[in-house]
Amino acid sequence: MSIDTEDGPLSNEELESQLIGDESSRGITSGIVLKKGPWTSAEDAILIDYVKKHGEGNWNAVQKHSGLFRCGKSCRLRWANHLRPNLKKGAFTEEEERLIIELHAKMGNKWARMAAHLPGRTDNEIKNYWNTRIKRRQRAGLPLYPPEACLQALLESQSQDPSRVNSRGTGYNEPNMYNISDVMFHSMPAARGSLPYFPEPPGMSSDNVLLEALALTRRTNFTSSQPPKRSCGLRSHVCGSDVIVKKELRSFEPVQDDPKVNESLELFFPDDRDNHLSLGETQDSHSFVNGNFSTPKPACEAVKSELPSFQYPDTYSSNWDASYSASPLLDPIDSNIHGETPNGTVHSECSSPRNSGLLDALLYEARAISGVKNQLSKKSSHSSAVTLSESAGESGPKFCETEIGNYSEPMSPFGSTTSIYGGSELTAANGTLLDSHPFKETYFGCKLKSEPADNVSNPVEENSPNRFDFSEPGLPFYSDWLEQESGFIMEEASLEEGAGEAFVGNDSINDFRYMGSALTGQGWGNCSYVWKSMPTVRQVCKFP
DNA sequence: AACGACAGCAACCGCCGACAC
DNA sequence: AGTGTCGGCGGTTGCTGTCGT
Repeated sequence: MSIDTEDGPLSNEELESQLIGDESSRGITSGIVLKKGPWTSAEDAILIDYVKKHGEGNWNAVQKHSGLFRCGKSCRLRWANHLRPNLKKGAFTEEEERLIIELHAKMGNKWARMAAHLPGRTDNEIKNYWNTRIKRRQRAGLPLYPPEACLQALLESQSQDPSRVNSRGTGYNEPNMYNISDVMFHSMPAARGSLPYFPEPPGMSSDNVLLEALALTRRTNFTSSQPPKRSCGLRSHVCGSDVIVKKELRSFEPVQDDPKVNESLELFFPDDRDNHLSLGETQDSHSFVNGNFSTPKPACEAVKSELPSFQYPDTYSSNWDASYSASPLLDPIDSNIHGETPNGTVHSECSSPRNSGLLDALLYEARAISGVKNQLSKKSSHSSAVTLSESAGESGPKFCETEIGNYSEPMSPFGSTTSIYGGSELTAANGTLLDSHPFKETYFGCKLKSEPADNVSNPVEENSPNRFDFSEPGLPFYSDWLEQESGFIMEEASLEEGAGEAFVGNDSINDFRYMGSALTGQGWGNCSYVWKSMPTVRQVCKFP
């Protein structure tokens, strides 16, 4: 046998030595001595050659047929992480890092799923990166997630259909919403004196689920430090009124002694001003600083990269119990939300978010409120939204919900408030049409009407944030603007069959929003779609 | 130069689900 | 239905290089 390696051709002796290894690196399986430890270039060459000939899979056969003294698992790992083509080596780019953070905020430690969003990256790489990041940020006393990610996760949380039950029958499908607070609020001794980001109060309705959740906690203190620059329409339906959650996220500054604090808090809690505390007060045990949840007790032990939902050190339990009183209305939901782990062991320590960190509770409340309100009062739709789901039946897969944004703020990306009417209307699953135009595509009860491409009279400008780049077919479709403004991360999207046709998919959140440009009867216009409770992985929106 | 702390990375291990029998 | 095998995934460990003291 003669193998050419990166280091040149090997003699038989060298080859044998490289393949078998020394005694310390061998393991015995079924009488066969299997090598462990680092792979040599000779082994790599053999494995590459084998895969070229036989393809991937059937890894246990590699050892039998190739002469490699490695177990199948080892071969698979080596191939997947190092040898397969199109692997991207080197440091993560900023974009990749940002994506990882957001994906982790949404998915938790689902490295393989995250890797699917990062072409050329492996789950192992991402995992290593994340673990390193955890250590780094812990040491620096920084929250693991930037505020943006927290808010996004919260928004996704509040937009989920609470009636949907996951495969384990435990409630929400989203695997890891609550882990954000797991990592944010533990063991963060430093960085006091600044405040977590939060959307600006002005212009926000108290009906916002987020604020409701916050109001429920009543002990929380936060504000934002700057006036709003712009607002954009991520609209929340959960509470039945028109809510715009601003997504202009900025770093926050120390405002502990800021006289504006109380004013801001009043804006947050218009009906509850007697109950809020001023910043810096230490009544009760919690202060909310820089995204960290601190307690007067000693800092907790090191944070695991992903604590299962509601897994918290006992440190917090007494404090939380003492300061929190949950609405009885929410109790039935409670049992649904717990259940992240099949064996239930993680809940032994802390079985309720009431025992957890603050943001955890906020998310919990937000979701609970969202669920209750969605179920009880979905009828009160906000003024500018056309909610079609209501007319389409009560259960089962469905609905399209069309939002006609009223985005008139000067800084809005929807600055030109061209209506989407006439361009990309939707119909309900029951076939109710809004007009008589032919629909080009129908998927899952959603029908998107489109106009011939030559009707494009007002294409979105080249550098407009409303314009998506569809120029790289097959590559993950990801728009900074969309992500920032909608608060949702696309699970999967790619261009297929020509410009203007975007396949967008989502298998982990059941509320997908698209805001951007669509060809309308009057040309390109701005639009906002919301797909509610879509049970399938892939939805399609099609533009001419 | 020696040492320790740390980061980065590769690889292993155990568990679990899918599948075939 | 029960069992065994295989592949995938996530957690963990150990090695190596770098940097600061």
